[in-house]
Amino acid sequence: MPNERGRPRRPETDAAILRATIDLLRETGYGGLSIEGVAARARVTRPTIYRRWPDKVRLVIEALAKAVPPAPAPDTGNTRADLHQLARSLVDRLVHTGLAPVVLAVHADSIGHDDLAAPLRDLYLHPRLEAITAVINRGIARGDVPPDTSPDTARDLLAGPLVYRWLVNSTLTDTDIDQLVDTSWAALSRGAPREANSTAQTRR
Amino acid sequence: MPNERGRPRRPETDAAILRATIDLLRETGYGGLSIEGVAARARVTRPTIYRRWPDKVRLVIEALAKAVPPAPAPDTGNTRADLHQLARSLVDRLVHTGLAPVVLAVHADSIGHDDLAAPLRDLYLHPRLEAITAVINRGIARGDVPPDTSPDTARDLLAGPLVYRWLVNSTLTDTDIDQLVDTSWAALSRGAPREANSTAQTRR
Amino acid sequence: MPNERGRPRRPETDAAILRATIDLLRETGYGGLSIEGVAARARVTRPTIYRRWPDKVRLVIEALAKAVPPAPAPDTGNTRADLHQLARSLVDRLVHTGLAPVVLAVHADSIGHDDLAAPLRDLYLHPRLEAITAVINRGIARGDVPPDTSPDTARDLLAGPLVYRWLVNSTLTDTDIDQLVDTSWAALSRGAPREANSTAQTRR
Amino acid sequence: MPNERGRPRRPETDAAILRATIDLLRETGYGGLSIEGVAARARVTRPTIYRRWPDKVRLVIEALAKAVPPAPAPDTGNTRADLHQLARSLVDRLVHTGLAPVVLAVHADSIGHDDLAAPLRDLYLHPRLEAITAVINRGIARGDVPPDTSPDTARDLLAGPLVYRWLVNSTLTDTDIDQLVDTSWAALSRGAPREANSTAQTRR
DNA sequence: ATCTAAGCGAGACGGTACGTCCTGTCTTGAG
DNA sequence: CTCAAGACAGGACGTACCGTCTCGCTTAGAT
Repeated sequence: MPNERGRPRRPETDAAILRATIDLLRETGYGGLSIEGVAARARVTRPTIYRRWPDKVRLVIEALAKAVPPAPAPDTGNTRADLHQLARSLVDRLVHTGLAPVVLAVHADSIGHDDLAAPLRDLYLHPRLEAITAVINRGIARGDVPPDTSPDTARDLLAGPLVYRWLVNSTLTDTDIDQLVDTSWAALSRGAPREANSTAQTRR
Repeated sequence: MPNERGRPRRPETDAAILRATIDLLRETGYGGLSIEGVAARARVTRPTIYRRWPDKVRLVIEALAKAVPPAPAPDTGNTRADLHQLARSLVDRLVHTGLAPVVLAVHADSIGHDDLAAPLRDLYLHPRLEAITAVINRGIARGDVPPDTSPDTARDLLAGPLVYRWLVNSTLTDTDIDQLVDTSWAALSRGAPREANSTAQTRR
Repeated sequence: MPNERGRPRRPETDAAILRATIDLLRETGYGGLSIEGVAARARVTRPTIYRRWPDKVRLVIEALAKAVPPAPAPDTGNTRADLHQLARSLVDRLVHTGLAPVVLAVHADSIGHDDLAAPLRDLYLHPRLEAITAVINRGIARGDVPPDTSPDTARDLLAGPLVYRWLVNSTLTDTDIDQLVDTSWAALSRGAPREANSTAQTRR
Repeated sequence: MPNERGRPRRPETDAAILRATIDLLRETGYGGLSIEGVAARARVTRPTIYRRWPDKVRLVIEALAKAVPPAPAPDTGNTRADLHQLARSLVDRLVHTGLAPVVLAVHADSIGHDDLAAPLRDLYLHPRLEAITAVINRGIARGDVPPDTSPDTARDLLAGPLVYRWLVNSTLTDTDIDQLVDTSWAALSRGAPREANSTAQTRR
């Protein structure tokens, strides 16, 4: 297709805009971010941004996707150790870079708006959750994790407490991480009650 | 008391503003909320709002605190059943009222700003977490939960997965709730590995 | 009349308000003056001011009337010398105190509003113009000024050029004053053409 | 010239704003003028006005400059008649259009603020005083006015009394104008005392 | 000695306007 | 077609004053 008509876009422009976006997100947060500010920081005019992204959320989603590299799935041979390492790695990428509040705010903004939630999941969330699934699956293969474990449940059981602790405490120390992962691992490794429902006996 | 000086504030005004705030939060979300809009909806002028709350976050915190009543701590005699009931009750108050995204966005906004995080915790979060602690403590007294269980960990283990599932899926069915609570309960009731630590001592 | 009911007004309060008004007029000009500011400066609340003066203009008129003392009519025996002295004295009281622009602005504000123009004339203007009339009348009595001279015309002929020069130049030096008064005196002393009217004799 | 960058301003917008400004000045006076009101009347938003003029005074100066056309210098061959005609023409343009108080208020506001006084003089005042100078100069050429007459003094002698009479009386009838111009003319035509200074003898 | 009216500080309140910032769109000229 | 530049309608921001009001308290003459 000859969409080569007219003057081609400068690729440096895209990069500059995304870089400016991330920088400003870190400085002012998601709520404080303005397209105007991004344009100024990227030495670009506003229409140039609007030509590429329809609105703030989409720009931020793409910027985050580029700025937060998916954590690699560790493979030490020990599932529990893999999870510890993965957890620290995730926290590194989010909390220590100051992008965690932004990610949260974008999620909050996109809830109930499927046009935003979809790209957020596809571009950002899913690629980053694959590492957890991979570690769990290796654990199942290895026999460390009961084979009937739902990957979604495992994911929520591991990530959820970490996120929640950070939400409530505003910080997440290495000790926190280790302790929470250990707790989740306790449930995970021994097998969550598969038959579970509200009235069922948990056990024994 | 000499703080009775000056014309007293009309209490209806406070109520009208908070009501308008909640209504608009539900309709437009936290990001879409404007003081201007609240003023118009409450049939009040902007200065009247600024006289009471210094900014959007503080107004929203107080509105949420008033609009989301703390869930009562159930006491059925069965700790696991109490937790199921409490979880459903919490989800009711947040997800089904459409206020969950707002609560999340306010948290995202307040992270890193201690002047916002403090009132958020004191006015909103802590009173609402007491029910969890109460149930856990009753469970410990009853012998359903190991006595060395940290209440914070228990809280994160229970609430975290629920929040995370909702965050990723945008919804939270009763089946989700029951299943996640059961999973958390598995870890909780058997006791988190107290001796556990990743590579080093969790605690001396 | 028993309007002595109730707690009497503190006379210091009146004085403090008027003093604050004049100070602020000098600092911020008439347009920049706010009742709020006057209240703060006078360590008084706004209602206390409104209890005494209905609005800004009336307050300012009274403040000016108190702050700009009417120039005394000099009586040296020489009409021309009297006028020179009077002109300098007037300029002193207005230009050199920084109140001239205020007086002008108040006049501008009151034009077309008879409720304002009346007190302005009665309280401020007329008492201050009496000196000119007195000097002119003494001049007529003395034979220095033609007896058919209209006092209004004389007043405008003397004061007008001074005001206008100040308006155009923003300043008024002693040389300016002397020169303009001499010029006006030339017309005044020889007699303005009494027979003059719109279509009548151009001259001779 | 590369100052043709960007979307050009709509000239109708400038015109609409200036027209609205003049209309409102006439209705509410200078003190009552609000940018908000001008914007509404011109069917324009406030930022559009602020893009063009930095503040109220500058907007009004430009509006006045456009709304009060400089009076042409009459040339009947008779200097005194020229002055009569010019005076009436000036009064027409200011008093009868209701703009005189505005002009006065702007002057009052600009005194002591050179950044305002400068454009006021350059855009408004000077172009409008040229007619007087022209008539005086023709009078000098013709021999009706002594050749050593200072144009500034002549200007103040003519315009000053008119302004002052209007200031004191709030009105200016044709009779007033004629009488005051005749009086000023008396001084002007016979020659103001050129040697004048505070001690010099005016006469005899 | 009490009553009652006014003064006064304090501050709420509905308003209006301020001057600024940002949004998303549009218009122009140049590449 | 891109892009810089910048105009534009629109909307919100947080602040400053306006003039009025409602309080509690004080002050002092009238009863």
